[in-house]
Amino acid sequence: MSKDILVTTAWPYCNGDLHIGHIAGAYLGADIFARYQRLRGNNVLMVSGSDTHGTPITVRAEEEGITPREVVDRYHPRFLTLWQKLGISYDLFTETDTENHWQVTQDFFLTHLKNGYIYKDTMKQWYCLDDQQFLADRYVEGTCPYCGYPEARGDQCDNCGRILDAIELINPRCRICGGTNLEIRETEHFFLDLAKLNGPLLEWIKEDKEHWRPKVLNYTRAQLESGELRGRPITRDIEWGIPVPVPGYEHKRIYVWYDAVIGYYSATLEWSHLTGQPDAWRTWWTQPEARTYYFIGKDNIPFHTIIWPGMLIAYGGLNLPYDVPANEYLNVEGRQLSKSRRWVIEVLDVLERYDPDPWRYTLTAIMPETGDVNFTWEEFIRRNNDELVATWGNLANRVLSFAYKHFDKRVPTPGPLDERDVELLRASEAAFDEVGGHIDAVRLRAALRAARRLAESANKYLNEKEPWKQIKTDRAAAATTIYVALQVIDRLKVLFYPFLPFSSQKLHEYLGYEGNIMGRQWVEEVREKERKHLVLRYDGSDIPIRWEATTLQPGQSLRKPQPLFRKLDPKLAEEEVERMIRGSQGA
RNA sequence: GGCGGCGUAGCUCAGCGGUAGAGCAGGCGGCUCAUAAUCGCCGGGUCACAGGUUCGAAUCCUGUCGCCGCCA
Repeated sequence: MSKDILVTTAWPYCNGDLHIGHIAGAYLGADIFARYQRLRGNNVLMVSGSDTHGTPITVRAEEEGITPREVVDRYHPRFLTLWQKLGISYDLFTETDTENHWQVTQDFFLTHLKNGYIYKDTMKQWYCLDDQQFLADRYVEGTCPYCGYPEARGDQCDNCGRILDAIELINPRCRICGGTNLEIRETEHFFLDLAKLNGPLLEWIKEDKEHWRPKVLNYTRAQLESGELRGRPITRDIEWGIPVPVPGYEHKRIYVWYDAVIGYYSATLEWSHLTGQPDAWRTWWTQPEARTYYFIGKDNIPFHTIIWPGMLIAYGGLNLPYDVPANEYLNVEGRQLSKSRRWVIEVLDVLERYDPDPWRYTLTAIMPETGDVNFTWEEFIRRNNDELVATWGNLANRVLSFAYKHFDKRVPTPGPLDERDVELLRASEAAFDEVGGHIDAVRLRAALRAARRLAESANKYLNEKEPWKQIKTDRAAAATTIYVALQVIDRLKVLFYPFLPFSSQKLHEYLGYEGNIMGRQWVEEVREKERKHLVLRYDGSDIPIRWEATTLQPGQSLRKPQPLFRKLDPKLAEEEVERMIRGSQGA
């Protein structure tokens, strides 16, 4: 029976390029999950988009003397390129600065207001007398009240790392004009009444959460049970963002955290319109059996297990998250990734020098599912050479080459199977349940390990059967062995497909099949009434494989095989580390 | 200060109540179809430390030490 599954990922801030920590934290896992579920025949929709609002964007814009929209126009297309190069198969990757998203967000706001979940209150904020405006946290700098660092930002001190309330700053300065002519004034804002949602959220968290990761569940439960939730401001005194749809508040904007999570829903609506099925979104949002998965990093847990579910309850009628498989952090060479300290491995950059599948492989093998992990270049090279190339790529290559050379470039016809043949074939059938079960439970490291074990079994099988000896004495026996081995690598092609779609596509072709198993990705321009924006779309409806043991036809013509993966020179590890150290100096 | 996590073979980690595991590194051997790839064997650990629960604990509980996050 086909299930309806909505797969979403965190919405990346559109103010810079993504690094491998982002990929390992959220985006890659979501793609593996989505590709697998599609092969299972489930009704999958995977959506996300660029987060275009908030001070990270405006700060970036000011640093470069351009508009926020120009920042978005630079980085959003780069995200679209990255998804295509890495094979992240969003059915729709859009952005938040669209008429659709604005309208849906304003609808949420007004519905929350009508339902009594939004209230007005005043808060204290710095006001710049020279600029005659309120200053959002990121627009005030001053001395940190805790460590005395003179360059602390209003939201956080970069020196001691503390989260600050801007009004605590000593000797505050305006970041817009540089002046110190500031005073604290009261400003009126709208607040989401999370206290009112505490009870309903507690009820929700108690039922059917056994599949949640312990860390996510414990954290959420602790917050809901002990920490009394407090109202959270939804609006800010800035100019970039979605206007507040209430007369008299035209100069305020909706706070980015509120509109960004609504993107999960608005993107589904946009997809429905683009595909000409205006009601299709209901499949995932209103049918109780539908499941929604949110792939995010651990810093985002409360937004997805408390705030967004609360917003959905307050809105009414929409499905709450089924699972929030949050990942932890990926460090590199023992140091935390940091854009400001220039300690990053940017994905678009490394994809200039390396193929996508080795990254997908390594980042899955060390995916931070239960704790922080450490990526090293040395391990990347080792996993590529010892696991991808030696175990899997070489298995495919040795079998294909043998068949191509000795059996007239065709799949040989097998004779009677012996126990050993049957044993391996059975293991390859069982692997679909084993690997699939792990992916269903979002245990992707375990899933990849299980697939690799089958490849190891196939290598053992060949060494025991020794078809290179059989071919000299008993051609029929060699034919059976090679048929069995081809059958198994054809199945491994499917088993590895969610993780390594690019190389599975190649193998699919070497085995003599036709057709595209990766699906098709394309960028298109969406025109609304007054604005237009770029989106990435995906069509996997023609994919000719399913999540089940394949049966290879004897006599099928093979194509000339090529190695699936390249070996990497171990010296590269040192070079890459040096490149990073050089890049970080002067930061 | 509060909350949480981690501490298992030289290295990276899995196991989370029933006689210590994998990969890599090291040593030896088999094979030669394959990207000198593969396959087999060997050495190597008082599972941080101290108590407790249990017929039985790396696995549960308490405390100590050492790292690391998040929040105050």
